[in-house]
Amino acid sequence: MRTLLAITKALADQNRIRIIAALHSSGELCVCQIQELLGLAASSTSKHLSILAQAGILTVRKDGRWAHYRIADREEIPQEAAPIVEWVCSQSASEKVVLQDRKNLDAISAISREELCQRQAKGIRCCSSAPETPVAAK
Amino acid sequence: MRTLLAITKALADQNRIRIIAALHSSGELCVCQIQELLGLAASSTSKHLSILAQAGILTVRKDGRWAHYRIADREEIPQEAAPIVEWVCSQSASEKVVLQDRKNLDAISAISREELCQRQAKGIRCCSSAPETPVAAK
DNA sequence: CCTATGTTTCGCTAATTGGCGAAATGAAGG
DNA sequence: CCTTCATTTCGCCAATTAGCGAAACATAGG
Repeated sequence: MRTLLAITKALADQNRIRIIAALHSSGELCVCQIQELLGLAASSTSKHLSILAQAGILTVRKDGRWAHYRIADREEIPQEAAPIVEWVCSQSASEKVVLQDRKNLDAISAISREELCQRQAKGIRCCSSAPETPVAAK
Repeated sequence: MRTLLAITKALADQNRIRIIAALHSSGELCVCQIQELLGLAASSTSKHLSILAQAGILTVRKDGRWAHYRIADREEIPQEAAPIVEWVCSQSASEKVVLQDRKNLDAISAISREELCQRQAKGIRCCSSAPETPVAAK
């Protein structure tokens, strides 16, 4: 019952549904991208992600300083939870917030993963959040 | 989003999952039977049932003083929630609490609906709860 | 009308949860 | 080592929620 409740509780929050919907359309996102999307503090974002991961709905791929989250593969998800996750994705797809999120994601993830790697190599910040100082201003 | 969240929040509670599982195997139960099953106060039981009904997962059939709850039919359930309800039923079916509940239900609903009507006609209490005084003791 | 009884609503309290900022952690890179 | 920065953990407060008993409602039957 613990596992089952962990799943249903994980889905009982608007921000966590937004996270799932975003990952469903984007495939993979790093914490700071999700943070920017939701407009929450880093700690709150991390908490939501850990609740979803704890429930087995998400998995992490750690890559240097970055943590990339994505929806877990069918086989990784416990207690045959895949159907419920897909259900949430399809039901949330038409929600106003989620549609707006998708637009915002286009801007947020305009910086592709490859570019991110280059920026990382150059020592530039991950997200456009944080200080408003672009490269030149340094 | 309000509807979607109402559904996921309704499912994010152990007692409400027990209610759904019980109704899934019994078909229909009155409030006091559910109250006896969960061991909660009448007011708490009623609250849980109203949360589930509000989310569109349950429907009520009022019959005299009694209120009989059951899982809503496919067409009545909003936002194509039927799959998620069935998922909860199948996932909870193997849970220890739910298995025990089913045994307890046998005892609780040993008094069949027909018998209940007769008892009602005779002015006997609905449930074995309340005063411990059987018919003869009156 | 009065009583009895099943259910619901209303306050209230305790527990849980979501949010934040500060501090801790971990990984690069000088 | 020391700094930087993405992430996580911790401690705290505010909002939500589950639980109860008391009171209110509703219905059936003297």
